[in-house]
Order: sequence, then C-alpha cells, then structure tokens
Amino acid sequence: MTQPGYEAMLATLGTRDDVVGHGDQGDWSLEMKWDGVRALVRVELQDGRSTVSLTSRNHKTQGPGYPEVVEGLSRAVRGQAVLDGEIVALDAKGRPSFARLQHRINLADPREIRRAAEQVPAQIFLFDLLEQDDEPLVGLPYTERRARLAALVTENESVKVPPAVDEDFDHAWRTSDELGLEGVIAKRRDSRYAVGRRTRDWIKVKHARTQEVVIGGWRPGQGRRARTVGSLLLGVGDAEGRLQYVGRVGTGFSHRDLDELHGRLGRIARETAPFHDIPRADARDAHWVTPRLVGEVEFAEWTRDGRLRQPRWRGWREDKDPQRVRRE
DNA sequence: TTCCGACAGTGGGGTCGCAAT
DNA sequence: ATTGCGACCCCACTATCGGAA
Repeated sequence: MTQPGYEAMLATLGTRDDVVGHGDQGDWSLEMKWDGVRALVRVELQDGRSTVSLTSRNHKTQGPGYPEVVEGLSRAVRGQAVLDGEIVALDAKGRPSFARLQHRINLADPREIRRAAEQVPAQIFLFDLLEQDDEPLVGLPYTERRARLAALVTENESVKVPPAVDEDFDHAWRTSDELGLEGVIAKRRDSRYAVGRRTRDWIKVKHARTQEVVIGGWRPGQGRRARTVGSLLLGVGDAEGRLQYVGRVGTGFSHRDLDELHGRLGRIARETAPFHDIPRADARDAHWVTPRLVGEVEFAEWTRDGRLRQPRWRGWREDKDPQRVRRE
C-alpha cells in the first residue's frame, strides 16, 4: 500500500476573540466541528478502477475498518485525489457521536466489522482537497481548494461535503450549540494547507461545560509526579445526597498546585471510600479523603457511564458547600 | 523583545484483544 | 472467568526551547 505522503493539518484551540478580535471576520471561513476520527483519503486509479486508502493521524491504515466508507468514496471521487476529512457515526438525532464511533475503532475481525458497519454505519465528512490528478493543491488558498473539492465530489450516503456556514461567528456558534455539536472551526480563507503542522490559520473553538465537584480521593502519580498527586477522584451528590463517582481529573494544575493539593489532601485522609458506587478498578491504589473540598472542572460532555469526558482542573470553589454539589 | 509552534511528559474516558491470574 | 495491561482512538494541560515575527 502506497504511503499517503501527507499528514493532516491541525487546528489550534482558541476562543471567540482569536477569530473575531483580529481584523475582518470575513477573513475566516466557518464550519461546524465534527466529533469523529480524522482521516486522510487517497484515491488512485488502477486499471480503470478506483482504489481507496484511509489513514489515521498516526499513519495507521483505517480502510479495512470502514468498508462502507471506502466503497462510498470509490463512487464519490473520480480520478486521482488526496482528501482530508473526518469519519463520523451519527446518533439518533443525526449528530456525529464519538461514543458511537468508538464501537468501530480497533475492530479487526472482518465479520465483526461487517456486522458493526450495518448496525452503526459510518460516514466521512470531507472538508479539504490536497491533490487532484497528481497536481498538488496545498499551496492554493483554502477557498479555492474548497471549491475544487465541491466540484470533484459527488455525495452519496457514506460521503458528505458539509458546506462552510455563511454566517458570522456568533451565529455559527449558536447554531453549533443548538445542534449539540462540539464547536466551530474557523479557517483563514487565504491560507494554504500546512501539511502536518498545527497553525493558527485553523482555530477550533469548543463548547465547554463546567461542573462543581467534590474531591473524594486521589491517586498517586507516575514519573515526575510519583511523589505527589496523579489525579483526583471526583464526585457529585445524587438524589439521596450520597456521593456519586463521576471520574478523575489529572490535568490543569501547575506543579505548585500539585504540591499544595498534596498537603491539603494529606490533612483530611480517611480509611474508607466516600463514594457509594466506586468501581473496583478505579478504587485501586486510591487514597480516600473526607469529602469536604469542592473544586471546579471544565469538560467536554458526560459519557454514557456518567463520567466526565476530557476533564481539566479549573480551581477551588471554597464558597461552595460540598453537601449541595449536584450534577448541573 | 515577544510570540508561536514543536516536543516531551504528565493526566483523562472508552473500546478491544491478549496475557496473566 | 476475571483482571490487568497495552494499543488504539479522542483529548487537555504544563513547561521548555528555538526560531520566526
């Protein structure tokens, strides 16, 4: 299998100000952010037939795992091309759901894959064109690549080219929120495709939620953090007022924060778990504390199992009563 | 000088596959 | 049969450094 020879361009995490604050908003093209698996697509013509290869961000071949996407691409794209997109699986409301797609990741057995493809069909959302008929296009402005992409691809049930939204940032932001999407991606209209690099020509702005959490324990860290805290075990009160386990947070604190945390937790140590529902695996090598301290975390969404996805520490909430912390 | 972007190193949830228990 | 662990996918964040702006 030929190597793609390309690597995906990455977006820099930013805020509204990074897009709206500098110059003309019209410099930016706005798109919805799709929550799935990034994939570079190579379509080759061999003996008059299209062959398709899919590659993940870490150069892993993805094609065998998504036969319906490969098949759809072979019909949707005429001739030789390299494209960039996101493999997604839609939920019942038609939104890309990473949780659903996870059932497709890592499947190896062809029979399993075929069965999964019928139950949870995947699609690819294409948003860039890097090469066409062996002509490199990465030097062209984004809007031109986009136009050529739209002209090249014939959409079908597995292959879509979601349009850029022709709105200002605040409007696009509200739309992404109402649709329950991850956020918005702003791309400079005149920017070239920076192969394998993370640039500010692409800015992703994501919806984040905050949640007050009660600290019920901690796990020691590894490596440089071996003598201090690796992560905090978090809980919120349930309907009966018991402490319900909602996962861990292990990022967002500076080295100084960690030292302070370690001392503070040591003073309220206790023998038993304050959570009523802590799984055995999560309780392993945990140190329990009296559930007295309240902090705030930012996170992407709740998982099906009631855990925080992509949690990061934001700081103490000394003003909050641990007894009153509830899922927001 | 300031800022950007790359790297390394820490941490998270979830899934699958396989080895150890 | 259960558990633990690594390899994947997605990621956030801190700290450092060299070079571009």
